[in-house]
Amino acid sequence: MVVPKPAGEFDPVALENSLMDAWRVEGTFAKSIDSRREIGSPFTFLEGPPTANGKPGIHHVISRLFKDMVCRWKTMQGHVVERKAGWDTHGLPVEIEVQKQLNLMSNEEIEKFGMKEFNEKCKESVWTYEEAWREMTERMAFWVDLDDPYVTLHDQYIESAWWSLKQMFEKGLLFRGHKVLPYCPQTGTSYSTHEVSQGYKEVTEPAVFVKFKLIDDEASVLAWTTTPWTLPGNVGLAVGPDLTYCRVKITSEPSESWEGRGGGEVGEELILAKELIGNVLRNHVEILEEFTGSEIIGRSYKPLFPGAIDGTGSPSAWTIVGADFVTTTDGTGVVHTAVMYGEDDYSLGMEVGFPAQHTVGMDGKFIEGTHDGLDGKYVKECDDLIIDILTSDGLLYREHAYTHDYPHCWRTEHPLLYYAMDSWFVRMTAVKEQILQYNSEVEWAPEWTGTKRMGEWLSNIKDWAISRERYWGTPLPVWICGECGKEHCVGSIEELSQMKTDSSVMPPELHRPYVDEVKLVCPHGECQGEMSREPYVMDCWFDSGCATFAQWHYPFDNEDKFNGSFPVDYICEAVDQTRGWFYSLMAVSTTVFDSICYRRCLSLGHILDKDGKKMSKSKGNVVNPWDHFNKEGADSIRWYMMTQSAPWSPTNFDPNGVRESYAKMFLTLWNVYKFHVDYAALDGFDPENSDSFVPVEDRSDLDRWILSRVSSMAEKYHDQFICWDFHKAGRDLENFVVNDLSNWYVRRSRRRLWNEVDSSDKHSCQNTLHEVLLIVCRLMAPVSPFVSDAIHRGLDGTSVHLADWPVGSEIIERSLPPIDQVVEMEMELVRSIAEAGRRVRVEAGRRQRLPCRSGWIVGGPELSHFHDILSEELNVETISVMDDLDTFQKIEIVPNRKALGAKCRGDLPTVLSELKLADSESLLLEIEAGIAAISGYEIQSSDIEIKRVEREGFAAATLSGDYGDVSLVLDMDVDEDLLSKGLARDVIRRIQAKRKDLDLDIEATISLSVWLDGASISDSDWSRVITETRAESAALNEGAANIDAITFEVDGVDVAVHIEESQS
RNA sequence: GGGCGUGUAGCUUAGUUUGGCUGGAGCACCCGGCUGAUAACCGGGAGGCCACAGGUUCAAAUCCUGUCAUGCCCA
Repeated sequence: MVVPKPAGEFDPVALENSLMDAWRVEGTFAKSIDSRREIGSPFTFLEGPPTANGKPGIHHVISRLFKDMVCRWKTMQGHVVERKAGWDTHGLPVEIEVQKQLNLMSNEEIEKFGMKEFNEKCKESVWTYEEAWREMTERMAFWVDLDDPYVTLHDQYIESAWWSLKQMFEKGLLFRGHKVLPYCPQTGTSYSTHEVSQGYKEVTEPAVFVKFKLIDDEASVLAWTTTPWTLPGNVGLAVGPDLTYCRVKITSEPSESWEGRGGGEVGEELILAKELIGNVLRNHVEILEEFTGSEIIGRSYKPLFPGAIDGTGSPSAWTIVGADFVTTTDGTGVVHTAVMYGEDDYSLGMEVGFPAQHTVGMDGKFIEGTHDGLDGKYVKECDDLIIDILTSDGLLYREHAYTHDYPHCWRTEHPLLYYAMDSWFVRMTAVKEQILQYNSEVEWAPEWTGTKRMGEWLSNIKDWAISRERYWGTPLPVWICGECGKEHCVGSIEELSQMKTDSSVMPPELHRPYVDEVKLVCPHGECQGEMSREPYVMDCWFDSGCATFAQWHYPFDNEDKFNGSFPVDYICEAVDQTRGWFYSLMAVSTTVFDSICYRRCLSLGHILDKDGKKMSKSKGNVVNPWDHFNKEGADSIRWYMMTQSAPWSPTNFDPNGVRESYAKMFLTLWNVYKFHVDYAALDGFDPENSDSFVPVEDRSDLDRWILSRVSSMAEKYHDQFICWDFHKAGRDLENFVVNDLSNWYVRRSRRRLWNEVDSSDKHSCQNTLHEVLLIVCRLMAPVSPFVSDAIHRGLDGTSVHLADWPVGSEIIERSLPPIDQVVEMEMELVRSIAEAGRRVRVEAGRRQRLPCRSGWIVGGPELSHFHDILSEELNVETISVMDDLDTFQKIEIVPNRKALGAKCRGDLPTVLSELKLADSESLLLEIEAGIAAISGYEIQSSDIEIKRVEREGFAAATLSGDYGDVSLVLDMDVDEDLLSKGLARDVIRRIQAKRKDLDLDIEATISLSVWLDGASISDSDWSRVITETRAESAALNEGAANIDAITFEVDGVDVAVHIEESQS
C-alpha cells in the first residue's frame, strides 16, 4: 500500500538531481529495458555519433531529446529498446583543431612534427569534451549506454569498416580516379568546402579573351577565362548546343581607348555567342553567319601550347564539344576546358574522352615540357607571362581586370588552385536505381526530406570520393603492387597478417603511420611483388556510415546482435545530416548489403538564436544548456523544445519560452499533484484499498467527465506521436493539464477534499485524481522523464519508466477509463455558460461576489445534473429552465436615422424624442397594421429597426454551438438578503487574504472582530463567516474599530476587519 | 550560382496539404473581476499591409510566378 506523502514546493533542480541518483542506484534504465525482454519485441535505435571535441550546446540537447523521447515511448509500448552510445572520432575537424593548437600549418610541418605524435594528439583531442558530453547527456536524461559505446577509432570498428570496403572492392565498386578539389600547394593539402568557405577573399585578377584558331577555317573561336594559368592545360572548348553563335568579321580598327594587350586585325573572323557580341568585342564587326552551337560541335582547333599535353589516342582533344552548363551570363558563350583544373571541366573531360593530364605539379609549378617560358614556375605568378606569350602568338583578343570572390588558404592566405587530385571512389552511380528504391522505402519525417532533399540529391548521384590525403582517420585498406601495379583491398586484421611480408611487423593499432609501414606480398598470379598501401585515410562519413554493423564489430563478432537490429527502426539527427550521415548510411548499406538500413528517419530543424540567426561562438549567441538545467530544469527545456514548433521546423530559441513551460505546465501539474497528495496524506488515502474505492460508474459527473477527457486526450496524443506531430501532442496535453484538470476539475473539487469526514464523494475524487495523474505521468514520461517519475513514484511507489503506455500497442493492453462523449459535450457547454455568466455580470455591472437570486437557462440539452455546479460558478441561488426568452426580453424600436431624416427633415429631433417615449410593442403592432404615425409623420417598417433587449432587471447572453442556441439569463434584482450574503462573501475573502498574509496554517484558528457601518449581516451569513475563516472567537460591531483593522467598502457599506491568530 | 526549408501581433506560434466564417492562441501590455489557487485563474481591450511584388479565382495567409530576408546542403 502506498499512502502518499505531502509533496512540498516544486524545486525542479533538486527534484531532477535526486532522481538522477535514484536511477543510478536502482539501475532504472537497465530495468526499463530488461523488464520488457519477456515479450521480446525489439525496437532498434541507432545513435548518430557526435564528436566530443566540441562543447555540447543547446542544439545538441534537441536532437538528443527526440532520440530519447521515441526510445522511451517505444519502451513503454513494450518493446526492448537498446541504446548504444557512439563517438565519431576521426576526421578533418579534429586535425584542424590540433594543427591550430600546435601551430602546424602545413603537411610538411605535420610530418616534421611526426605523424605518430600528431595522431596521438588527435586521439587525445577527441576526448577533450567527453566529460562535458557525459554530464550533459545524463543531466538532460538522455538514456543511452555510455559505458559501452562504439568508437570509430577502435581497431574493431576500423576492421568492420575495412570489411565493408572490401565488399565494395569485390563487387567492382571501388576505383581510382581524380577529384577536383581546392588545393593549396604551399601546405600540400586539399580542402573541404567547409574549410574553403572560411577563406573566401575578394581579389582582382587578369581575365583574358583568347582566340582559338580553327583548323581548315579562317575564323577563331573566342573563349574567356579568369585563370590564365589553366590555358596550357586546355584540351577542349565547350559550347551550348542550343545557344546561338555568330561568325563575325572585324571591319575597322578599334577606338583609341583599347586597354591592355591583344587586339584584332581588320578582316579577322571570330566566333562567339550572339548575345555577348556587345559585351566582348571592342571592334566594329559585320555578322557573316548565325548558327546554333550544335553546328560547330566536332570542329578542331590548334592547341595554344603545342606539346604541353599529349593528345595521342584522344580523338576529341582540341575539338569543340557540347555541354549543358554553358550559359551566356558572362564570357563569350564558349568555355575553355582544362580537364584537371575544374570540376565541370573534369566531368566533361571524362564524358567526351579528353586526355586527363597535368600541366601543373603538386608543388603548384608548371611541369617540364609545358612551355619553355613557363616550366618550373609557380602558376599564380605566370598570369602576365602567359598573356605575353599569347599576345606574341597573336592569340589574345583582349585582357581586363576581373574582381570576384576566390577561395584562399586559411593558413597561408594563398589562393587555392582547383586541382584534380588522385582519389578513390565508390561507384555510387552503379547503384543509383537501388538507392532510389531504398530511399523511397524509408519513412521520412518530414516527408519532403526524403522525397525532395534526399530524393533530388540521389537522382543526380555522383561517385563517392572516399579517400582523403590526411593523417588522422581510418586508413584506406588498399595496397598497390610495385611490380605489376595491381590493387588489393584488405578486409580484416587476419588477412593483413597473412599477406604481410616477412619483414613487416603487425601494426599496434590500425592507424597511420603504423599501417603505412606494412608491405604485402602481391597475390596476383606469380607476381609476388611488394605491395604498398595507398597513403590515404577514408572520408570520416564512411566511418559513421558503417555504424549499423561496425558498432557490433560485425561480421567478426555479435552476428546475432547485428541480425536482430538490422535494418534499424529509428534514427534521428538534424537536417544537415541529409547529405551527411543519412546518406552515408544508405550508401554503405546499399552497396554492402543491398538493403535499406533504417526504417524511419526524423530530420530535425536547427535551433537558432532568438533573432533567427545561427548560433556560433564568434557571434557569442550560443546558449549554454546548463543555464536552464540549473534554473527551470531539464524537463522544462525538453517540454519547451517539444511543444515550441514542429520537430523539423527551425526554432528560434527563446529563454523566456523555457520559463513559460516551467510556469505553465510544470508548476500547474505539480500543484495539482500537491493538492491531491496533501489531502490524501491527511486522510491516509490508499488507492489500493477496496473499501474506499468507488467504481467509475458510481462517481460524479465531474469525475466521469475528467476521466473521459483524459482518455480522449490520450488517444489523440498517441495518434499525434505516430504521425510525428509531437508538438501538437504536447500542446494538447498541456492544455488538458492547465485547463481541464487544474482550472476546472481541481477548482471544482476543492471543497470535496476539504471535507474532513470520509465520504464516498471524497473517495471518488481521490480515486479520480490518482488515476488521472498516473495517466498524465505516463503520457509525458517520454518527454519529461523527471517530474513524471517523481509524481508517479509519489502516487504509486513505482517508476513511471517501468510502466506501460496507457494507450497500449500491438503487444500491450490499453488501460484507459471509458470515454463518455455526452458528458464531455455537456461539460463543455456548462463551462461556456459559466464563462458567459461572468461576461454578463461585467456588462451589467454586477460584481461577482454579490449573488443573484435566480438564473434561467433557455434551450440546449438537459443540464439539471450540473445546476449545482452552475449555481456556484455563477453565484446564483437557484437555476431553472425556461422554454423561451419572452419572459426576459422585450422588443425595442430603434430609429433608422437615415430614413427618418429624409422624411422628417427639421422635425427629426421631435420625432426621435416621441419615438423614445412610445411603447415599442404597441408601436410595432401599429406599424405592422400600417397605421403608425408620430408627429404627423407616417412610420413604416423601413424607418425603424427592431432589437430584442432584456427587460428591466434581467441580463442575458446567448451561446451558439452544436447544441443550438443556449441562453443564460440572470436576475439582476437586489434585496437585503442578497446584500447580506454578498457582504459576508467579501468579508470572508478579506479575512482569508489576511490569513494568507500572516502566513497562518490552514488549520490555525483566529479571533475575529468585524465592524459594519451602513448595513447589517444576517445571523446565518455571520455564522458562515465564522466557520469559513476558522474563527474561534468572533465579535460583530463590538466597541470601536481596532486601529490595525483592515477597512474597505462594499455596496456602500464601510467595513473594518481585524484578526489575530488564536493562542490556544 | 543550384537544391531544399523557413518568414503570420513586440516575442513564441496555429491555420498553408484540400482556397471560403470577423486570421486563432500563449507570453508581455492596459482595464475590470475572482481567489486559502500557483510564477495561477476569469472577462474585456489594444496590438496583424499574414516578408514584398505580380498573377489565377466570385473568393488567396493558403494555389502559381518573381523578389527579399534567413537557415541547411551542394557548387
